[in-house]
Amino acid sequence: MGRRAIRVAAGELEILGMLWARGPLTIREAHEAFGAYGAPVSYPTMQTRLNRLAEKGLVVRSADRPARYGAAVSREQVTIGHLRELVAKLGRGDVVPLVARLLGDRTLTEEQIVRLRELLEQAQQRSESARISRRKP
Amino acid sequence: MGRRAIRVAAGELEILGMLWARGPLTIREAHEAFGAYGAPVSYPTMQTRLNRLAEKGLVVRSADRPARYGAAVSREQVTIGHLRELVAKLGRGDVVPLVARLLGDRTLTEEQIVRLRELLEQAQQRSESARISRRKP
DNA sequence: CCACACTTATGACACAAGTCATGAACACGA
DNA sequence: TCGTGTTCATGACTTGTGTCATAAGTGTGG
Repeated sequence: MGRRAIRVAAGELEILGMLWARGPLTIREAHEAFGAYGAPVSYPTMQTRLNRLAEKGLVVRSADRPARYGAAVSREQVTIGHLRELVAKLGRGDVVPLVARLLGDRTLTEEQIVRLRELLEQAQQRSESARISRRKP
Repeated sequence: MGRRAIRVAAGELEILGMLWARGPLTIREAHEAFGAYGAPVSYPTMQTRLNRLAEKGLVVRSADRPARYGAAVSREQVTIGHLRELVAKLGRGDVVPLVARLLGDRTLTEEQIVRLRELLEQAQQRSESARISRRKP
């Protein structure tokens, strides 16, 4: 998997968020739909923002006319990129402080608790396998 | 607790990270210590970066000479500020996807697993209290 | 075929953040 | 007091991102 971690500016993230949610859009469609993802901007501004993202390879622009712009990076890549930065700079390399703030800053539903328990279970599995295989390499 | 959520640029976070770790520093001390927190910069650059942060109120500058610059916001405030943005823009409002990437991107130690289990336990407590008090208000 | 509406390109400005050279201000020992 | 080393201020330039007006291109219905 050639998924490198990626970081983008806050405004760029708004655009990507829209493209992940709605799939490839023309400039016009993006311009009209953007209200749900960030502060509305003029049509040429949306054009520029999409084109700048395309220059960087973060979105792809189709050849047909009107061109459609679609996300070229996955939500996962970008999520990992940002989280690594936060773990390093705000958690001093440790995930625990981050998870503490993540859980402590809001009230969770039962559903979320169940999911989180599963995630922790899986992480423990992997952690144990890693320790075993390290013991007898 | 008047702790508002705060977001800062990546480079500003490097400075704050140093000040959180070492406490208030003079420009010279900051300049010399910075190698451990970001790419080394010239003395005047460090001066400008600290002063810009001070203008924004993110660090405080002492009156004595040589002046000491100390963080004026807590690591927690900034952590929460950044995490809220990620939850909204990358987790679609849900913490679970973020925690999934956080745990899935690395191998955890036993110690970390224990801590995380405690955090989840606490979160569950709060979640249950919230539901009970909502049932009979 | 051509005018109009839609699409795309160009170019310009703004602002935040980073970078640093250089000169002014200061403070202390000789 | 004076000079020298430290500290601080000033001002200039760069880059990335955001913002948009307006010009150029394109395709279609009349």
